[in-house]
Amino acid sequence: MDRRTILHIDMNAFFASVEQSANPELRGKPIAVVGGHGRTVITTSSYEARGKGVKTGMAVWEGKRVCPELIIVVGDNKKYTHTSTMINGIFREYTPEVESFSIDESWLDVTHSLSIFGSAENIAYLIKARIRHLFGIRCSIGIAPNKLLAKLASDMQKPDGLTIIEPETVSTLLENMPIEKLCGIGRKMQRRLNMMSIYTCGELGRCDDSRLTRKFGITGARLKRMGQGIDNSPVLQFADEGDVKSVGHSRTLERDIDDPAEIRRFLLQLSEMVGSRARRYNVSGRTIHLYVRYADFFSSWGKQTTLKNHINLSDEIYKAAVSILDTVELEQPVRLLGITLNNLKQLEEQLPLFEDERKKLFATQAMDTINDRFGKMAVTFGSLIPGKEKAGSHVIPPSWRPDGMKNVDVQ
DNA sequence: TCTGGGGTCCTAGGACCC
DNA sequence: TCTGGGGTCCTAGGACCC
Repeated sequence: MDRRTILHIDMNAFFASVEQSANPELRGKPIAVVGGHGRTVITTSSYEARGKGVKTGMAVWEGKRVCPELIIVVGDNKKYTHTSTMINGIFREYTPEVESFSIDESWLDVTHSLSIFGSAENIAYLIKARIRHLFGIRCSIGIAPNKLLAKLASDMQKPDGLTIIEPETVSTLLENMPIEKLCGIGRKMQRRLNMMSIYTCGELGRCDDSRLTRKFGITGARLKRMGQGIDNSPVLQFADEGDVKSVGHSRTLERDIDDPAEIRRFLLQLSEMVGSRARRYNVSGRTIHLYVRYADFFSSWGKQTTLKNHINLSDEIYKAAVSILDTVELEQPVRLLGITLNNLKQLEEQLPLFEDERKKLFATQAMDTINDRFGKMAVTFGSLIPGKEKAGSHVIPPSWRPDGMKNVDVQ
C-alpha cells in the first residue's frame, strides 16, 4: 500500500463547546451537558468543569459535589448535529475522503490533497483556525500514516493539540506506549494482556504470534499488528459504509416499575420509536431483542426471538417483545427496558397484497409523516396517552452521520 | 435522586441438514 | 444401523467504541 497521510480530528468537549459558543454567559464557566429528564448522567463537560474534577458519566449530584458552581445545561441535539454537519462540510473542502467516527470525531485521508494544500500540517492549521473562528470550537488533530495512529496522535495533546507521527518515528513512539492508549484495547483486554506481562505496544508487537492467537483467536493477529502500529483499514466515506445492522432504543425509567400494564405501555412506546426509525431507514427485521435491567442495576437479561417474516410496524414489534416478556418471570422491579430490531433487510417499495394490510401501511405512513413534522410522538397509539413518560432521544447515537439516512432522532 | 443510550463485532454452544 | 464432518442458523453473552 502506498504511504498514506491520515488526519484524525477530535472536537474538544464538543457539546459543551457548542453551548458555550451559543450562549456567551456560559463561556469560561464550568458547565455540564446532560441528556435531559429523569435519571441521567453528565454527557460532556467544559474544560473549566473538568479542571474541577467533573467527569463524563458522573451523576449530576456528583458533579455538583466536586464542583458546586457547576452549571447544568440540558442538551439540544439539533444544535450539535447542525454544527457537526457544517464542520464536516469544511473537512470535505480538503478531501472527499472523510469518515465520521461519531458526531465529534472524523478521519480525513489527505494523501491526494497534499499537492494542493502543501502539507498535512498546513491543512490541520487551516481547519483548526476555521472551526475556532466560525464555531468557537477547539479541536485536537493527529496526523499519521493510518487511522489507528492518527487517533492515537489526536489523543496525545488535548485540548487544542496538533500531534504528528512520522512513519520513521512509529516504532520509537510505540516502544513505551501503554497498550490501553490504542483504540480497541479496553479495560478487559488490557487486564488480559497485562496478565501475560504485556504492558506496552512494543511488547505487544514483539509478542509471539502463536501465543496471541492461542489466547485470542483471530483477534490475536490483529492485536500484534496494532502493537506494531499497523492498520490498513481505509477511510470510509459515508457512501461506502455498509447498511445499518440493527435499530434499537432503550430507556431508563424515571422510577423502577413492576406493574405489568405499565411495563407493556413502555414497550409499546419503545416499539414505536424502533419501528418509526426502521421505516424511515426503509428496513425491516426478523429478530427482536428485549433487554431488561432490574432495579439493583447490576442484574439484567436479554432475550431474542426470530420470526419467519421481516417486520417494521410498531405493533408487530410490540407483539414480539411482549411474547418474549411473557416467557419470563420478573425477579425485581424494572429499571430499564430496551428493544432492538436485528437481522435487517433493506426494503424496496412494495405494496402489501391484501386490503387490510394496505390500510395499515398507509395509516402508519401518515402517522410517521405527522410525527416527523411535529415532533416525535405527536401522534401515537391510544394506550400511550395516559403515560407520563416523554419519548424521543436526547442522546445522539454513534450511528449518527452528518449526512445520509443515519441522521436520526434529533428533536 | 447513584451509575445514559446508541451501536458493532466476536465467541461459544446447540439444533438441524446434507 | 452406526459414525463422522462440515455448514448454516439461532441464542446468549461479552468487549469495545462514542
